[in-house]
Amino acid sequence: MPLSPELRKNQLLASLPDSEWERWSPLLEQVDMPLGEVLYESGVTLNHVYFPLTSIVSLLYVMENGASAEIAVVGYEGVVGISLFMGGESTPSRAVVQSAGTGCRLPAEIIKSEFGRSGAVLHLLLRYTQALITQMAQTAVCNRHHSLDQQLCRWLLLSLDRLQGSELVMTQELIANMLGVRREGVTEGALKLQKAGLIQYTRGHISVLDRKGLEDRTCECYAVVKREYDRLLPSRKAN
Amino acid sequence: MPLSPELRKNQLLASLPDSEWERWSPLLEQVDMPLGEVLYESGVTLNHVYFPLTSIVSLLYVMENGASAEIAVVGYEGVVGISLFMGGESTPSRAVVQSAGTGCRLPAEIIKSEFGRSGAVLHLLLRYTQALITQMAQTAVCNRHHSLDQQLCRWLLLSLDRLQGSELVMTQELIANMLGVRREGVTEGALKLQKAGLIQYTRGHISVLDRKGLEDRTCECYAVVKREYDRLLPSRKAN
DNA sequence: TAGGCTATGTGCGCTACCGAACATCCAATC
DNA sequence: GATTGGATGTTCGGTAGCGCACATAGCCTA
Repeated sequence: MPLSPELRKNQLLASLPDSEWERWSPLLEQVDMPLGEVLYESGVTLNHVYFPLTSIVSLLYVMENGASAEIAVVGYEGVVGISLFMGGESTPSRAVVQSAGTGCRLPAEIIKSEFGRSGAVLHLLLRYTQALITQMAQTAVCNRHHSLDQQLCRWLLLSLDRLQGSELVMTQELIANMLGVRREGVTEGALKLQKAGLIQYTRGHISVLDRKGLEDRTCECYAVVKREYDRLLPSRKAN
Repeated sequence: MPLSPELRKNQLLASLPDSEWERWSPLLEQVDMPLGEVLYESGVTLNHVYFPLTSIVSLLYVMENGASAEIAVVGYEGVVGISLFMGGESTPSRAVVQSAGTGCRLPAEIIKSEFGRSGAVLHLLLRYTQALITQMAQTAVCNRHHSLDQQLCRWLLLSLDRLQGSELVMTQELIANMLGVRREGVTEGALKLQKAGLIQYTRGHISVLDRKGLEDRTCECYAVVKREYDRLLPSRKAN
């Protein structure tokens, strides 16, 4: 089974006890996750949960007028589709691939039965869910109080944490959609960061040159979320 | 046991299977919840979960500079302290009584053991948690896109749904703290609503005269959250 | 190598909200 | 019934972000 080590790049999968892993691994299907793919749509019952490996997924809400706002972001540390094990089957939000890559998925019925079957799985998924809740809560706070510039830094850092390198493949237009702001606002923010030497970009590619600099410019929200993820999800738990 | 019928004003408690209810009821402690009481503080491990009966509790995040923003609101339909059964034991937010009243509470160890013991309890609490997640997500969206006036209407409606009558005991200053805006902004918004005949108020008391009118003025966020609560928490499930 | 499409840069007037300062006024207490 | 402290009303300049319009410029394709 050549897939296995690859799949365990996902931290939740990596934290599974061996017994669960052995049961799950033949059921996991590795999938490509191209930019823009919609994993689930508002109000629609999910067919799978997705464990990102190298991709990043945005959870966002699309308003009646078409405007949108990101609620949270999920990468290799997490799972997309919590409403399956939380019991609601669907949510009012949408999940879109924000950064292309790979992932793997498990059919809905499997995750639901596995969730109740093992205390370890249940606790792992619920602790992840609590971390996700913190991210959502902090997004609400940040949207209320912080400047676009600060939010842009936060967003770059959250994305960076979920990527291997320091380059994001991402247009400013897309970032604007995620943040729920104007594209021009992102352009201005990005220009400031580039002039300050923190990032460098060309059409659809952003390289982060000075991560520390971004951390200095962002608001406390980033650190709050990071700390909570670190606290709740000790990476690479004994397995 | 004279408490029992009273306590089941909380919808989660009301939805408990009889077997659980009989085990829980002697352990539930009815408590007064005065305005401003802090049920839990950021980062501190909780000792109890609280089931509001006639009170309303705000979950909010307080920033380093003292500014705050409400993340969600909990009334008789829910429970305060989800991090106990989610496994994190604490959260970065704070829970404050926003509208005085009564509630009852259960020690932390009890809820943790009960959570794993019965599938019914687990599913009930997790579905509630999913509804709460939707509320948080929509708060983030609303903070991003909607006007103070719309948010004020949403806030009044969310509070109204968790009260018996149509009068809120609440100063504009407090509302401003919850929404994370200036007090003056709330004053202006409230004035508009009063002039339109939708509400009427005096020093710390707000009467809602025209609920439908508020619904017409608010954004879609209120309805999204309401629909999701109705969907996930069929009130007074067979018990 | 010449288009043409898409991404980015820039300017403009506009509005909602902020921060601060201050006026008013109700209601509980003495 | 006078006092007073907290709640509400009002104004004003400042600013971040919006919507719109349009300019520039990099990359892909023909």
